[in-house]
Amino acid sequence: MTSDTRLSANQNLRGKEAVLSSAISNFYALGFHGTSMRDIARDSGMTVASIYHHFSSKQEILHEIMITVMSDLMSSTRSALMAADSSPHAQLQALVNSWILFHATRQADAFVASTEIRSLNPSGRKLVVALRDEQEHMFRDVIANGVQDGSFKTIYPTEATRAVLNMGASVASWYDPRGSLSPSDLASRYVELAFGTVRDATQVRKVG
Amino acid sequence: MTSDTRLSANQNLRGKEAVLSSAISNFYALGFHGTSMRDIARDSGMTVASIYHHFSSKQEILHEIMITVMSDLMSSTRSALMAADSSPHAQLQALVNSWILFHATRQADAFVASTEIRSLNPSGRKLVVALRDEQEHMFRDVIANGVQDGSFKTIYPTEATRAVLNMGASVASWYDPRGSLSPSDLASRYVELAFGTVRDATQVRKVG
DNA sequence: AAAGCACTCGAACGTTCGGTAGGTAGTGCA
DNA sequence: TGCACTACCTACCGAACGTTCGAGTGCTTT
Repeated sequence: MTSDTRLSANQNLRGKEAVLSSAISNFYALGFHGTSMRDIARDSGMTVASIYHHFSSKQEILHEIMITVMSDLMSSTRSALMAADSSPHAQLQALVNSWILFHATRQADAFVASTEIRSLNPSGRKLVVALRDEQEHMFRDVIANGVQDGSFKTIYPTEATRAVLNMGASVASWYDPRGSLSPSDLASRYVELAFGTVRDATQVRKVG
Repeated sequence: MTSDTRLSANQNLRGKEAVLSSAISNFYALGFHGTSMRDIARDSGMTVASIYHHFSSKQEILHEIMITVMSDLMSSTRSALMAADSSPHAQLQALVNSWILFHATRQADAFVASTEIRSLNPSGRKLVVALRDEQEHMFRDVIANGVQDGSFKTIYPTEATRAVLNMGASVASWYDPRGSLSPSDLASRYVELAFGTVRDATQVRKVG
Protein backbone atom coordinates (compact mmCIF):
# COMPACT_ATOMS: atom_id res chain seq x y z
CA MET A 1 0.00 0.00 0.00
CA THR A 2 2.53 2.59 1.08
CA SER A 3 4.60 3.72 -1.85
CA ASP A 4 7.37 6.29 -1.96
CA THR A 5 7.32 8.40 -5.09
CA ARG A 6 10.63 7.61 -6.66
CA LEU A 7 12.13 7.89 -10.11
CA SER A 8 9.81 5.27 -11.51
CA ALA A 9 8.08 1.97 -10.97
CA ASN A 10 10.87 -0.05 -9.38
CA GLN A 11 8.92 -0.45 -6.20
CA ASN A 12 7.77 -4.02 -6.13
CA LEU A 13 10.58 -5.62 -8.06
CA ARG A 14 13.22 -7.86 -6.48
CA GLY A 15 16.71 -8.92 -7.39
CA LYS A 16 17.87 -8.69 -10.97
CA GLU A 17 14.68 -7.14 -12.23
CA ALA A 18 14.83 -4.36 -9.68
CA VAL A 19 18.40 -3.61 -10.72
CA LEU A 20 17.54 -3.54 -14.42
CA SER A 21 14.50 -1.35 -13.91
CA SER A 22 16.44 1.10 -11.78
CA ALA A 23 19.35 1.12 -14.19
CA ILE A 24 17.11 1.89 -17.15
CA SER A 25 15.40 4.83 -15.51
CA ASN A 26 18.72 6.21 -14.32
CA PHE A 27 20.43 5.75 -17.69
CA TYR A 28 17.42 7.42 -19.29
CA ALA A 29 17.67 10.46 -17.05
CA LEU A 30 21.43 10.77 -16.55
CA GLY A 31 23.12 8.59 -19.15
CA PHE A 32 25.32 5.58 -18.49
CA HIS A 33 28.38 7.57 -17.41
CA GLY A 34 26.25 10.02 -15.47
CA THR A 35 24.75 7.21 -13.41
CA SER A 36 26.68 5.73 -10.48
CA MET A 37 26.29 2.28 -9.00
CA ARG A 38 25.04 4.06 -5.89
CA ASP A 39 22.25 5.67 -7.93
CA ILE A 40 21.21 2.28 -9.24
CA ALA A 41 21.41 0.74 -5.78
CA ARG A 42 19.30 3.45 -4.16
CA ASP A 43 16.41 3.14 -6.62
CA SER A 44 16.46 -0.64 -6.58
CA GLY A 45 16.29 -0.84 -2.80
CA MET A 46 19.61 -2.65 -2.55
CA THR A 47 23.18 -1.97 -1.65
CA VAL A 48 25.93 -1.68 -4.22
CA ALA A 49 27.48 -4.95 -3.09
CA SER A 50 24.23 -6.80 -3.62
CA ILE A 51 24.06 -5.67 -7.22
CA TYR A 52 27.37 -7.39 -7.79
CA HIS A 53 25.77 -10.65 -6.80
CA HIS A 54 23.60 -10.39 -9.95
CA PHE A 55 25.98 -8.62 -12.32
CA SER A 56 29.72 -8.74 -12.64
CA SER A 57 30.07 -5.09 -13.63
CA LYS A 58 28.20 -1.89 -14.45
CA GLN A 59 29.05 -2.59 -18.06
CA GLU A 60 27.28 -5.94 -17.87
CA ILE A 61 24.09 -4.25 -16.69
CA LEU A 62 24.14 -2.01 -19.75
CA HIS A 63 24.94 -4.95 -21.98
CA GLU A 64 21.97 -6.96 -20.76
CA ILE A 65 19.62 -3.98 -21.13
CA MET A 66 20.77 -3.30 -24.68
CA ILE A 67 20.46 -6.88 -25.85
CA THR A 68 17.05 -7.30 -24.25
CA VAL A 69 15.60 -4.10 -25.65
CA MET A 70 17.00 -4.57 -29.14
CA SER A 71 15.71 -8.14 -29.23
CA ASP A 72 12.26 -7.06 -28.07
CA LEU A 73 12.19 -4.34 -30.68
CA MET A 74 13.23 -6.74 -33.40
CA SER A 75 10.66 -9.36 -32.47
CA SER A 76 7.91 -6.73 -32.27
CA THR A 77 8.57 -5.50 -35.78
CA ARG A 78 9.16 -8.99 -37.11
CA SER A 79 5.86 -10.33 -35.87
CA ALA A 80 4.04 -7.23 -37.13
CA LEU A 81 5.57 -7.85 -40.53
CA MET A 82 4.55 -11.50 -40.55
CA ALA A 83 0.98 -10.64 -39.56
CA ALA A 84 0.64 -8.22 -42.46
CA ASP A 85 -0.35 -9.28 -45.94
CA SER A 86 2.36 -9.37 -48.56
CA SER A 87 1.86 -6.02 -50.29
CA PRO A 88 4.68 -3.50 -49.70
CA HIS A 89 2.07 -0.97 -48.65
CA ALA A 90 0.66 -3.21 -45.93
CA GLN A 91 4.11 -4.29 -44.86
CA LEU A 92 5.49 -0.80 -44.48
CA GLN A 93 2.39 0.20 -42.59
CA ALA A 94 2.83 -2.72 -40.19
CA LEU A 95 6.52 -2.01 -39.66
CA VAL A 96 6.14 1.70 -39.00
CA ASN A 97 3.13 1.16 -36.79
CA SER A 98 4.92 -1.28 -34.50
CA TRP A 99 8.10 0.81 -34.60
CA ILE A 100 6.25 3.89 -33.33
CA LEU A 101 4.23 1.96 -30.78
CA PHE A 102 7.42 0.58 -29.30
CA HIS A 103 9.16 3.95 -29.13
CA ALA A 104 6.11 5.66 -27.65
CA THR A 105 5.26 3.04 -25.04
CA ARG A 106 8.76 1.98 -23.99
CA GLN A 107 10.43 5.36 -24.22
CA ALA A 108 13.16 4.88 -21.65
CA ASP A 109 14.10 1.45 -23.00
CA ALA A 110 14.22 2.67 -26.57
CA PHE A 111 16.05 5.87 -25.73
CA VAL A 112 18.76 4.12 -23.75
CA ALA A 113 19.17 1.46 -26.44
CA SER A 114 19.72 4.06 -29.14
CA THR A 115 21.92 6.52 -27.25
CA GLU A 116 24.19 4.29 -25.19
CA ILE A 117 25.66 2.14 -27.94
CA ARG A 118 28.87 4.12 -27.62
CA SER A 119 29.08 3.30 -23.92
CA LEU A 120 29.29 -0.42 -24.60
CA ASN A 121 32.67 -2.07 -24.77
CA PRO A 122 33.83 -3.15 -28.23
CA SER A 123 32.47 -6.70 -28.12
CA GLY A 124 29.06 -5.64 -26.86
CA ARG A 125 28.92 -2.82 -29.33
CA LYS A 126 29.64 -5.16 -32.21
CA LEU A 127 26.77 -7.38 -31.18
CA VAL A 128 24.28 -4.56 -30.77
CA VAL A 129 25.29 -2.87 -34.00
CA ALA A 130 24.67 -6.15 -35.79
CA LEU A 131 21.17 -6.29 -34.33
CA ARG A 132 20.54 -2.71 -35.40
CA ASP A 133 21.75 -3.41 -38.92
CA GLU A 134 19.46 -6.43 -39.14
CA GLN A 135 16.60 -4.21 -38.04
CA GLU A 136 17.44 -1.63 -40.68
CA HIS A 137 17.52 -4.32 -43.35
CA MET A 138 13.95 -5.29 -42.51
CA PHE A 139 12.76 -1.80 -43.39
CA ARG A 140 15.07 -1.44 -46.35
CA ASP A 141 13.87 -4.69 -47.91
CA VAL A 142 10.22 -3.74 -47.67
CA ILE A 143 10.88 -0.36 -49.23
CA ALA A 144 13.03 -1.89 -51.95
CA ASN A 145 10.26 -4.34 -52.78
CA GLY A 146 7.78 -1.51 -53.00
CA VAL A 147 10.01 0.42 -55.36
CA GLN A 148 10.53 -2.64 -57.51
CA ASP A 149 6.84 -3.46 -57.93
CA GLY A 150 5.93 0.19 -58.41
CA SER A 151 4.09 0.68 -55.11
CA PHE A 152 6.60 3.32 -54.04
CA LYS A 153 8.01 6.02 -56.28
CA THR A 154 11.02 7.28 -54.33
CA ILE A 155 14.35 7.47 -56.12
CA TYR A 156 16.19 7.59 -52.76
CA PRO A 157 15.13 4.37 -50.98
CA THR A 158 18.25 4.28 -48.80
CA GLU A 159 17.71 7.76 -47.44
CA ALA A 160 13.99 7.17 -47.11
CA THR A 161 14.68 4.09 -45.01
CA ARG A 162 16.96 5.96 -42.70
CA ALA A 163 14.58 8.88 -42.46
CA VAL A 164 11.70 6.61 -41.45
CA LEU A 165 13.81 4.81 -38.88
CA ASN A 166 15.24 8.00 -37.42
CA MET A 167 12.06 10.06 -37.29
CA GLY A 168 10.46 7.15 -35.46
CA ALA A 169 13.32 6.59 -33.04
CA SER A 170 13.20 10.26 -32.09
CA VAL A 171 9.68 9.76 -30.79
CA ALA A 172 11.24 8.20 -27.69
CA SER A 173 12.92 11.50 -26.87
CA TRP A 174 9.97 13.87 -27.06
CA TYR A 175 6.68 11.96 -26.85
CA ASP A 176 4.61 12.85 -23.82
CA PRO A 177 2.15 10.10 -22.91
CA ARG A 178 0.15 12.61 -20.86
CA GLY A 179 -0.60 14.59 -24.01
CA SER A 180 -3.74 14.24 -26.10
CA LEU A 181 -2.21 11.89 -28.66
CA SER A 182 -2.30 8.19 -27.82
CA PRO A 183 0.57 5.95 -28.96
CA SER A 184 -1.61 4.34 -31.63
CA ASP A 185 -2.87 7.70 -32.91
CA LEU A 186 0.72 8.83 -33.16
CA ALA A 187 1.63 5.60 -34.91
CA SER A 188 -1.01 6.06 -37.59
CA ARG A 189 0.19 9.59 -38.26
CA TYR A 190 3.75 8.39 -38.63
CA VAL A 191 2.58 5.72 -41.04
CA GLU A 192 1.33 8.53 -43.25
CA LEU A 193 4.59 10.44 -42.88
CA ALA A 194 6.50 7.31 -43.83
CA PHE A 195 4.41 6.83 -46.95
CA GLY A 196 5.21 10.44 -47.79
CA THR A 197 8.93 9.79 -47.74
CA VAL A 198 8.60 6.87 -50.14
CA ARG A 199 6.12 8.87 -52.21
CA ASP A 200 3.33 6.41 -51.97
CA ALA A 201 0.68 8.87 -53.13
CA THR A 202 -2.24 7.23 -51.36
CA GLN A 203 -4.37 10.31 -50.87
CA VAL A 204 -3.68 11.78 -54.29
CA ARG A 205 -4.75 8.60 -56.04
CA LYS A 206 -7.77 8.16 -53.80
CA VAL A 207 -9.15 11.47 -55.09
CA GLY A 208 -8.85 10.54 -58.77
CA MET B 1 55.17 20.62 -39.87
CA THR B 2 55.36 17.74 -37.42
CA SER B 3 51.89 16.66 -36.36
CA ASP B 4 50.85 13.88 -34.02
CA THR B 5 47.75 12.08 -35.18
CA ARG B 6 45.34 12.73 -32.38
CA LEU B 7 41.61 12.62 -31.96
CA SER B 8 41.01 15.49 -34.34
CA ALA B 9 42.19 18.84 -35.57
CA ASN B 10 43.04 20.57 -32.31
CA GLN B 11 46.68 20.84 -33.23
CA ASN B 12 47.25 24.47 -34.02
CA LEU B 13 44.75 26.03 -31.68
CA ARG B 14 45.68 27.91 -28.53
CA GLY B 15 43.93 28.78 -25.32
CA LYS B 16 40.16 28.81 -25.18
CA GLU B 17 39.73 27.61 -28.73
CA ALA B 18 41.95 24.60 -28.17
CA VAL B 19 39.92 23.71 -25.09
CA LEU B 20 36.60 24.04 -26.90
CA SER B 21 37.78 22.02 -29.87
CA SER B 22 39.13 19.26 -27.68
CA ALA B 23 36.03 19.27 -25.52
CA ILE B 24 33.75 18.91 -28.52
CA SER B 25 35.60 15.96 -30.00
CA ASN B 26 35.73 14.26 -26.61
CA PHE B 27 32.05 14.92 -25.81
CA TYR B 28 31.23 13.59 -29.29
CA ALA B 29 33.11 10.35 -28.72
CA LEU B 30 32.54 9.75 -24.99
CA GLY B 31 29.73 12.04 -23.89
CA PHE B 32 29.96 14.82 -21.32
CA HIS B 33 30.01 12.55 -18.28
CA GLY B 34 32.31 10.08 -20.02
CA THR B 35 34.89 12.79 -20.63
CA SER B 36 37.29 13.85 -17.88
CA MET B 37 39.03 17.18 -17.55
CA ARG B 38 42.26 15.24 -18.07
CA ASP B 39 40.94 13.99 -21.43
CA ILE B 40 40.19 17.53 -22.50
CA ALA B 41 43.56 18.73 -21.28
CA ARG B 42 45.49 16.03 -23.13
CA ASP B 43 43.95 16.75 -26.52
CA SER B 44 44.19 20.49 -26.15
CA GLY B 45 47.90 20.39 -25.32
CA MET B 46 47.37 21.99 -21.94
CA THR B 47 47.28 21.00 -18.33
CA VAL B 48 44.07 20.71 -16.41
CA ALA B 49 44.96 23.73 -14.29
CA SER B 50 45.35 25.90 -17.36
CA ILE B 51 41.86 25.09 -18.54
CA TYR B 52 40.53 26.61 -15.33
CA HIS B 53 42.07 29.92 -16.31
CA HIS B 54 39.65 30.05 -19.28
CA PHE B 55 36.61 28.32 -17.79
CA SER B 56 35.33 28.23 -14.26
CA SER B 57 34.06 24.64 -14.52
CA LYS B 58 33.56 21.69 -16.81
CA GLN B 59 29.91 22.64 -16.89
CA GLU B 60 30.80 26.08 -18.24
CA ILE B 61 32.68 24.50 -21.14
CA LEU B 62 29.59 22.55 -22.12
CA HIS B 63 27.43 25.62 -21.68
CA GLU B 64 29.57 27.72 -24.02
CA ILE B 65 29.64 24.95 -26.65
CA MET B 66 25.89 24.51 -26.57
CA ILE B 67 25.10 28.22 -26.85
CA THR B 68 27.59 28.72 -29.66
CA VAL B 69 26.43 25.76 -31.72
CA MET B 70 22.73 26.45 -31.27
CA SER B 71 23.25 30.08 -32.22
CA ASP B 72 25.24 29.14 -35.30
CA LEU B 73 22.56 26.69 -36.32
CA MET B 74 19.85 29.25 -35.84
CA SER B 75 21.62 31.95 -37.82
CA SER B 76 22.38 29.50 -40.64
CA THR B 77 18.77 28.56 -41.06
CA ARG B 78 17.57 32.10 -40.54
CA SER B 79 19.77 33.55 -43.25
CA ALA B 80 18.85 30.70 -45.61
CA LEU B 81 15.23 31.52 -45.00
CA MET B 82 15.74 35.22 -45.67
CA ALA B 83 17.62 34.52 -48.89
CA ALA B 84 14.77 32.38 -50.23
CA ASP B 85 11.77 33.82 -52.01
CA SER B 86 8.51 33.98 -50.13
CA SER B 87 6.76 30.83 -51.37
CA PRO B 88 6.39 28.08 -48.74
CA HIS B 89 7.93 25.66 -51.19
CA ALA B 90 11.10 27.73 -51.61
CA GLN B 91 11.24 28.49 -47.92
CA LEU B 92 10.98 24.86 -46.78
CA GLN B 93 13.57 23.93 -49.35
CA ALA B 94 15.95 26.58 -48.02
CA LEU B 95 15.38 25.58 -44.40
CA VAL B 96 15.87 21.86 -44.92
CA ASN B 97 18.85 22.40 -47.15
CA SER B 98 20.72 24.49 -44.59
CA TRP B 99 19.59 22.20 -41.77
CA ILE B 100 21.11 19.17 -43.46
CA LEU B 101 24.26 20.99 -44.55
CA PHE B 102 24.87 21.99 -40.97
CA HIS B 103 24.32 18.51 -39.55
CA ALA B 104 26.49 16.88 -42.23
CA THR B 105 29.41 19.31 -42.10
CA ARG B 106 29.48 20.02 -38.38
CA GLN B 107 28.59 16.57 -37.14
CA ALA B 108 30.34 16.64 -33.78
CA ASP B 109 29.00 20.10 -32.93
CA ALA B 110 25.47 19.20 -33.89
CA PHE B 111 25.55 15.81 -32.19
CA VAL B 112 26.82 17.20 -28.91
CA ALA B 113 24.32 20.05 -29.00
CA SER B 114 21.40 17.69 -29.44
CA THR B 115 22.44 14.92 -27.04
CA GLU B 116 23.92 16.79 -24.10
CA ILE B 117 21.05 19.09 -23.24
CA ARG B 118 20.33 16.87 -20.26
CA SER B 119 23.88 17.35 -18.98
CA LEU B 120 23.42 21.09 -18.62
CA ASN B 121 22.46 22.51 -15.26
CA PRO B 122 18.88 23.83 -15.01
CA SER B 123 19.61 27.43 -15.97
CA GLY B 124 21.68 26.49 -19.00
CA ARG B 125 19.15 23.92 -20.05
CA LYS B 126 16.35 26.47 -19.91
CA LEU B 127 18.28 28.77 -22.21
CA VAL B 128 19.17 26.10 -24.73
CA VAL B 129 15.68 24.64 -24.79
CA ALA B 130 14.36 28.12 -25.57
CA LEU B 131 16.74 28.35 -28.54
CA ARG B 132 15.65 24.94 -29.74
CA ASP B 133 11.99 25.88 -29.46
CA GLU B 134 12.61 29.04 -31.45
CA GLN B 135 14.29 26.92 -34.11
CA GLU B 136 11.36 24.55 -34.24
CA HIS B 137 8.97 27.46 -34.66
CA MET B 138 10.83 28.58 -37.77
CA PHE B 139 10.07 25.28 -39.44
CA ARG B 140 6.57 25.03 -38.08
CA ASP B 141 5.63 28.49 -39.34
CA VAL B 142 6.80 27.77 -42.87
CA ILE B 143 4.90 24.50 -42.96
CA ALA B 144 1.80 26.13 -41.48
CA ASN B 145 1.94 28.82 -44.17
CA GLY B 146 2.22 26.19 -46.85
CA VAL B 147 -0.79 24.35 -45.52
CA GLN B 148 -2.80 27.54 -45.34
CA ASP B 149 -2.10 28.64 -48.91
CA GLY B 150 -2.54 25.11 -50.24
CA SER B 151 1.08 24.46 -51.16
CA PHE B 152 1.23 21.56 -48.70
CA LYS B 153 -1.50 18.99 -48.20
CA THR B 154 -0.56 17.36 -44.90
CA ILE B 155 -3.20 17.09 -42.20
CA TYR B 156 -0.50 16.55 -39.54
CA PRO B 157 1.70 19.67 -39.79
CA THR B 158 2.94 19.36 -36.21
CA GLU B 159 4.17 15.80 -36.65
CA ALA B 160 5.57 16.61 -40.08
CA THR B 161 7.60 19.44 -38.57
CA ARG B 162 9.04 17.21 -35.92
CA ALA B 163 9.73 14.46 -38.42
CA VAL B 164 11.66 16.82 -40.70
CA LEU B 165 13.64 18.24 -37.80
CA ASN B 166 14.44 14.82 -36.33
CA MET B 167 15.32 12.99 -39.52
CA GLY B 168 17.70 15.83 -40.31
CA ALA B 169 19.25 15.96 -36.87
CA SER B 170 19.96 12.24 -37.05
CA VAL B 171 22.21 12.86 -40.02
CA ALA B 172 24.86 14.01 -37.55
CA SER B 173 24.96 10.56 -36.01
CA TRP B 174 25.41 8.41 -39.11
CA TYR B 175 26.65 10.51 -42.04
CA ASP B 176 30.08 9.50 -43.28
CA PRO B 177 31.81 12.33 -45.16
CA ARG B 178 34.17 9.80 -46.74
CA GLY B 179 31.21 8.15 -48.49
CA SER B 180 30.10 8.91 -52.03
CA LEU B 181 27.40 11.36 -51.05
CA SER B 182 28.48 14.98 -50.56
CA PRO B 183 26.74 17.10 -47.92
CA SER B 184 24.91 19.09 -50.57
CA ASP B 185 23.79 15.96 -52.43
CA LEU B 186 22.49 14.61 -49.17
CA ALA B 187 20.78 17.92 -48.48
CA SER B 188 18.91 17.88 -51.78
CA ARG B 189 17.69 14.35 -51.12
CA TYR B 190 16.43 15.33 -47.71
CA VAL B 191 14.64 18.28 -49.25
CA GLU B 192 12.67 15.77 -51.29
CA LEU B 193 11.99 13.62 -48.23
CA ALA B 194 10.76 16.69 -46.39
CA PHE B 195 8.39 17.58 -49.19
CA GLY B 196 7.11 14.03 -48.98
CA THR B 197 6.18 14.41 -45.33
CA VAL B 198 4.16 17.58 -46.04
CA ARG B 199 2.73 15.92 -49.15
CA ASP B 200 3.89 18.56 -51.54
CA ALA B 201 3.39 16.43 -54.65
CA THR B 202 6.05 18.08 -56.78
CA GLN B 203 6.85 15.10 -58.95
CA VAL B 204 3.27 13.98 -59.38
CA ARG B 205 2.17 17.39 -60.57
CA LYS B 206 5.20 17.82 -62.79
CA VAL B 207 4.10 14.79 -64.79
CA GLY B 208 0.58 16.07 -65.42
C1' DA C 1 63.60 48.97 -14.73
C1' DA C 2 59.49 48.04 -12.75
C1' DA C 3 54.89 46.87 -12.41
C1' DG C 4 50.83 44.62 -14.32
C1' DC C 5 48.65 41.17 -16.67
C1' DA C 6 47.47 36.94 -19.33
C1' DC C 7 48.67 32.59 -19.27
C1' DT C 8 50.60 28.19 -17.82
C1' DC C 9 52.24 24.75 -14.68
C1' DG C 10 53.12 20.72 -10.98
C1' DA C 11 51.23 19.13 -7.02
C1' DA C 12 47.98 18.44 -4.29
C1' DC C 13 42.87 18.71 -2.17
C1' DG C 14 38.51 16.27 -0.58
C1' DT C 15 35.04 13.47 -2.72
C1' DT C 16 33.12 9.93 -5.35
C1' DC C 17 33.91 6.30 -8.32
C1' DG C 18 33.56 1.01 -9.64
C1' DG C 19 34.44 -2.88 -7.31
C1' DT C 20 35.67 -6.41 -3.30
C1' DA C 21 36.22 -9.26 1.10
C1' DG C 22 33.89 -11.58 4.22
C1' DG C 23 29.93 -12.41 6.81
C1' DT C 24 24.78 -13.40 8.02
C1' DA C 25 19.97 -14.99 7.31
C1' DG C 26 16.91 -17.98 5.04
C1' DT C 27 15.67 -22.01 2.15
C1' DG C 28 15.72 -26.78 0.41
C1' DC C 29 17.39 -31.19 0.66
C1' DA C 30 20.06 -35.30 2.42
C1' DT D 1 21.18 -32.08 12.01
C1' DG D 2 24.26 -30.60 8.65
C1' DC D 3 25.47 -28.93 4.15
C1' DA D 4 25.06 -26.21 0.01
C1' DC D 5 23.17 -22.38 -2.07
C1' DT D 6 20.95 -17.88 -2.98
C1' DA D 7 20.42 -13.32 -1.66
C1' DC D 8 21.70 -9.78 0.66
C1' DC D 9 24.50 -7.01 4.01
C1' DT D 10 28.52 -3.81 6.43
C1' DA D 11 32.78 -2.12 5.76
C1' DC D 12 36.26 -1.09 3.04
C1' DC D 13 39.80 -0.54 -1.08
C1' DG D 14 42.75 1.92 -4.65
C1' DA D 15 41.97 4.84 -8.46
C1' DA D 16 39.99 8.56 -10.74
C1' DC D 17 37.22 12.51 -10.44
C1' DG D 18 36.54 17.95 -10.61
C1' DT D 19 38.73 21.57 -8.65
C1' DT D 20 42.24 24.65 -6.24
C1' DC D 21 46.69 26.60 -4.89
C1' DG D 22 50.86 29.07 -5.18
C1' DA D 23 54.47 29.77 -8.08
C1' DG D 24 56.36 30.86 -12.14
C1' DT D 25 56.98 32.81 -17.29
C1' DG D 26 56.95 36.06 -20.73
C1' DC D 27 54.72 39.90 -22.96
C1' DT D 28 53.11 45.12 -22.61
C1' DT D 29 52.80 49.43 -20.63
C1' DT D 30 54.70 52.95 -18.04
